[in-house]
Amino acid sequence: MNGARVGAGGDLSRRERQIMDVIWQQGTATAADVLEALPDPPSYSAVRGSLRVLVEKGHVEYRQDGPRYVYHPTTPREEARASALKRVLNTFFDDSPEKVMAALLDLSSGSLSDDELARLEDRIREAREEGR
Amino acid sequence: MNGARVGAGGDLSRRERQIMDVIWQQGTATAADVLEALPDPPSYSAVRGSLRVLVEKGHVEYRQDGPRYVYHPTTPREEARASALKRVLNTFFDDSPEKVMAALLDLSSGSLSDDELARLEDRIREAREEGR
DNA sequence: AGCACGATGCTAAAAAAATAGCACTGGAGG
DNA sequence: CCTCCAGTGCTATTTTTTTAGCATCGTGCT
Repeated sequence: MNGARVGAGGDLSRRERQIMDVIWQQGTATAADVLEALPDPPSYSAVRGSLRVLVEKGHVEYRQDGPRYVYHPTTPREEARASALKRVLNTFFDDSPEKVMAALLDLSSGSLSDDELARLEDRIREAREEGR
Repeated sequence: MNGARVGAGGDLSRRERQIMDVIWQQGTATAADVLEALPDPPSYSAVRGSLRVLVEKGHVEYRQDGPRYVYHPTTPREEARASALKRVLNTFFDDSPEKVMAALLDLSSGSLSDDELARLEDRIREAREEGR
């Protein structure tokens, strides 16, 4: 079977997690990219070390682009998203999607355009109708 | 000053984070509780060790309840929620609340009652009106 | 009062993670 | 063709985490 069986970072060390975050955020990244994006940058070598471990653990892969490696996650974005969301949902929001929504609206009050809000309303209406 | 300066678990080791998750989820927990809830249970002592570190780092405090310590997070729930959410938002959803909502609805399609959906719609309507 | 039990404090050892350094490789430029 | 540069592979070392064990302490019970 596969050695990597995790949705969120259940078996990641601190650095590894930090690095995964960068890669998830950017979608794709070279060692240099990661280094630059790290909050608490160690040496280039150190980054590559962790990167190597991540490959071993099966969390990322790389394609060779010219002389350098471009890393990308092995699990599809959708899946990772769902997993991350579930985790937050469960850990911080009592598994209540409603509470998440509330926090979300609160969090970004003002930063959401009328348009976006309208779309959200639509989505919910759809969900209602589907479930009917 | 204070050695603990973090909103989400930016400086937590793997175990520490696991433990924090348990505490966040339960709101409050004794060493035994944590041990029981851990996915990959080490010894009781080990748990207490990490717990002690977490106290040192300022992430949790405890109250004495009879003979035992009951641990609880130092940062308020709201704050932690917001922080965790922001992080997911930024890392996995391109800072797009809408995408989160979509994933959320998708994730829990069927598990949301009509009632809940209705409440969500209300919330959004409110948000729209406020922003107007 | 004396004892057993459930907890904690602390220290030291084992294991895992993070980091640095150096050797090697392939391609670009002169 | 030779040299330089940017990047990688790998190993050894240092630092952090994780874990266990033992000494203690307070509480409740007999």
